[in-house]
Amino acid sequence: MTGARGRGRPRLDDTGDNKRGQILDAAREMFAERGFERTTMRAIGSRAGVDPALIHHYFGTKNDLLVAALRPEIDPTTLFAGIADRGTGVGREFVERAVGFWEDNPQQRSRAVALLRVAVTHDEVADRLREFFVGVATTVFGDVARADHRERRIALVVSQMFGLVLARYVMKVGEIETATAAELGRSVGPTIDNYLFGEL
Amino acid sequence: MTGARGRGRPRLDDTGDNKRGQILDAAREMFAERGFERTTMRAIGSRAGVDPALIHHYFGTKNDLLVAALRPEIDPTTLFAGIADRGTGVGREFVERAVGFWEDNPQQRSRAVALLRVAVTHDEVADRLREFFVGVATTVFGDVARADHRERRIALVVSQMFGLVLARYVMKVGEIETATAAELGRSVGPTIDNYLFGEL
DNA sequence: GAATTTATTCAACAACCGTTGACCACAGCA
DNA sequence: TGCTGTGGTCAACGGTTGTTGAATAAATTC
Repeated sequence: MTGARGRGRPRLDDTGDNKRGQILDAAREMFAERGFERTTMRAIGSRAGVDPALIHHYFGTKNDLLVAALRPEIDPTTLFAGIADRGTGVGREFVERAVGFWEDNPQQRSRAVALLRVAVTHDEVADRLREFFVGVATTVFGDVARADHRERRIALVVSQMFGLVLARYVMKVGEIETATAAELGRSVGPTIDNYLFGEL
Repeated sequence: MTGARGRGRPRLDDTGDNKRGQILDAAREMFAERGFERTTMRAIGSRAGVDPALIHHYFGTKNDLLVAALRPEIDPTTLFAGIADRGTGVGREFVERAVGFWEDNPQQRSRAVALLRVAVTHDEVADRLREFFVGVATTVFGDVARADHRERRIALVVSQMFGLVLARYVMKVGEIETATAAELGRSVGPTIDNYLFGEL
């Protein structure tokens, strides 16, 4: 299944530390740091130690590079597996796992922050990010949440999670930025629970 | 106090529908719609029916125009006056007044959304916006909030408000976007109350 | 070895951007 | 009427950007 089928020089794969992967890493980092427009192809190439033309050779246009660099890699379902069993306290566990995951995986955090930073000026990315958040929240909480106004409950959860990411990684609100995953779970968890089970 | 003191033609004031005001309106709108980098001086001039050079004549550099267009106009203290008397239920009133204010004042909403959209890629603006939100929350809730971890409580309130604005006006999460100010006050208010008075 | 396909670089183009300076029109004051 | 300061436009400059095409080097199959 993995045999080289071409006749000439074999293509590089995305993983590993070949120049192709370095371009993706550099792009992801810079999109996360400065957003889309302020990130230039030349700057990405410079950070990756590569001529800007090579980026084109691999990924095409700058927009194509964006979607390639921001393509999700892991399935969030596994991250929140078995979380529904907890009944109340599900919010706390949810927030703690999410924040903890981003804390332990800088690359995934870069991806998420880049997605948010870019989404604010790119409607297309905004749609993708919104659907992703709503989708995750729905698969995780869809069955546990109270039956009435289920969509609105999900939306409220998403709004608080958006605010958490924005405050912690973009706006850098001190007390949110320095808090640990456990602390945020303890503080914000009840909000999630209330949106899922409380009165609206 | 308002006498024309110069000898030549008197300067235009910012208000009113002279070209100076139209430039400010156009800039505010476009910054709110597309963010800073994707908004060109030429586009602003075009929307305002004005040559781009005139923008320079009035406001200097593009950055100067930004701070001029995003300068706050009204004092948020008056908007939330007498809100602390309510004891519990203060969160509901707070959210409802804030959302309602943006709903009734498109110009102020443009200002706020522009501030958020620009802040995401401009550290300087991000600092200003964060301090503004934290400042407002502090003056409104500083005296009523529980004494322990007061700063963290304020930060949590700010995070939920950030999420609300982001979800409603930028990411356009359906159920948040279509909800009325009263509905949002009823749903999100208890979260604010909990952050202010509840256990962390 | 030849043939072929990919990796990688270099130099350059065309478009666009923010900004500038020259230039004229107009309104108020002496 | 002249003087002065502002309103407003025009054309252009210098820089940056995304993108391209040609050209060379390396790796693989026959």
